[in-house]
Amino acid sequence: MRNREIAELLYETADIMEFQQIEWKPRAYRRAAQNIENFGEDIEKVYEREGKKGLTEIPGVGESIADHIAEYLETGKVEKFEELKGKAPSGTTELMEIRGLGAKKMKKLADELEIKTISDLKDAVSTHRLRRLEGFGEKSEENIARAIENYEKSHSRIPLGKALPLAEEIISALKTELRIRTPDIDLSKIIYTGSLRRLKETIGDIDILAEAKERDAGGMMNAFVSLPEVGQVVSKGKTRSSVIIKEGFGIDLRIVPPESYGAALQYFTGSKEHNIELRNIALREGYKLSEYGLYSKDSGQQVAGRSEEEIYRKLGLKYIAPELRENRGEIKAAAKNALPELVDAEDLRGDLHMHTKYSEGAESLETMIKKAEAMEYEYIAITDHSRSQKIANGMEIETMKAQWKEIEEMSKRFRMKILRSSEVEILKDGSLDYPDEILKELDVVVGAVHSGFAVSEREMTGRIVTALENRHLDILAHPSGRLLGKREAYAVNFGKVFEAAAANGKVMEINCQPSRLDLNDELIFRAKDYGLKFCISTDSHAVSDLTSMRYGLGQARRGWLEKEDVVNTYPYSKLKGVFKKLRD
DNA sequence: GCCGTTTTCGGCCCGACTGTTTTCAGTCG
Repeated sequence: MRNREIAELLYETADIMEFQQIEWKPRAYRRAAQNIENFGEDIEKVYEREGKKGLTEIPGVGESIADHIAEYLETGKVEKFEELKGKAPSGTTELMEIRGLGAKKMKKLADELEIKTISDLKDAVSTHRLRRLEGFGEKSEENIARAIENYEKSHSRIPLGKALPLAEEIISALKTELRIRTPDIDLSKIIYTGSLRRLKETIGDIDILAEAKERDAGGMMNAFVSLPEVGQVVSKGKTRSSVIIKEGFGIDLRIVPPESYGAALQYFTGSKEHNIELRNIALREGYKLSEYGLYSKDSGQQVAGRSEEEIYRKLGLKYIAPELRENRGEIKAAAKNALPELVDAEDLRGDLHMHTKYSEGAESLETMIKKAEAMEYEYIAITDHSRSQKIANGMEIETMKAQWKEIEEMSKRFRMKILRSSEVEILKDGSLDYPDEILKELDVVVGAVHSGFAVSEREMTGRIVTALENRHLDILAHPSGRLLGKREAYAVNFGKVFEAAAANGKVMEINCQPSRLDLNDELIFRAKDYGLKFCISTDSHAVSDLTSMRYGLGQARRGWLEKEDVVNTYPYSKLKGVFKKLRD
């Protein structure tokens, strides 16, 4: 999949155009880049199949950008972009990442101080050359110095698994502080928004929204910026403040009055693309939509704003869950009352992937069972690693048999159904890591690839398809093998994998580990089209991991999954119908 | 450069905050 790579190229080009004060084109390029990034299919494949015509079908991609993409795919570069790059300082795109530096200021820095890279900029700051420049001052120089520091510390995105608990922590700390300072104000409407509320796999900044009457807003802001977690206050106003917490992440707080709370929640939740589309609908219907509310164009009167529900309703749309707001067709579906009824946390009845001390888990079988039972699960599968996974203390057959015995004993003591299982290595040739007579004794077989990633797409596809054709395999674990921020998915033809899985009635895992989230939202969306079923599994290595269910659930919802699509929402009596060995 | 129930040209989201300047430009989301 080269979509991200091509999107990057377009973003970079947009930055350079911006620097050269070219109007509107940067916006067009960024829009195209964003759509390519979110495009479900590999656009290289689209180009191979349908040529340039296929590329222009992508929203935001017209004749010209399609030409550039084609050139890039054919030759590995774009002549025009190279030319453009040659005219801009070498570090332009990097410098544009410095908070507070936009195209105009950068141009000035390049023209008057010959600043071309971040290290040039650092130099200019330390020798105080910046503050003497017209339009700059002492304050800007200090801010830029700090911005460079922040850029160097962490300019990468925060994984959902880190951002979500962090946001909850900050909100809870803020509430505690406010209860002490101003005990009589309503604290029920403080919520995280942005890509975090949409449960995207990684988050840039954490955005928090709070409702408060005007007279209470100041006090709330003061409480926020003086939280002990705050490392640096970037800006502070009556309605918006921006801080960087000690861990290095940016957090924004916005405060709005009650009559605008719903509109602000809608607006700040995004996505940007979803909102632009929504605004267009508002305009067509004779309204104007902003973060303050929905207003009648003629009278200027507010017609909605207290709640999101009210806004969607007035626009003739069903309420759209945050996870769907990516402008991937949800608005059209909402207009036709054809939105999916998304799978919910309460629907989940079990967890089909977890480890114990038998392989690389940290806890005993009993500890895992106790915790799962406390979570009111109806069933779990114990999936310790198979024998060839030496590094993860994979189980020899004898060890596994001992585990079966313990499972049997536990089954007498606990109400919950405990399934015999294993995360079985899919070997290089696509065969499974235990002989058939062992596999058939397992209730569920979870197959996974853990090694030998660096093979051709054909080879990896063949390996996985062979495994999917094995009658003993039930679930394909973390199907893409990616590790967020560390390792790309291995080269594999997902079309063929999904086809084989569908033909053989196999279940696709949505792995909840924050570093995996695999399948991701786009692949889930694609896989659903093949009629596949999924399981949302934590791949727990300790009891604390059992709660990471919500991260995978978020991806499932982002992939438009309904309860029926997810087999671990089924009661055990129905689950038995899904897996062959349980059925027989 | 893209796009179209305001359609093949002329728009393209828009409001808050900061710093520098003294009424506003630049940046951000």
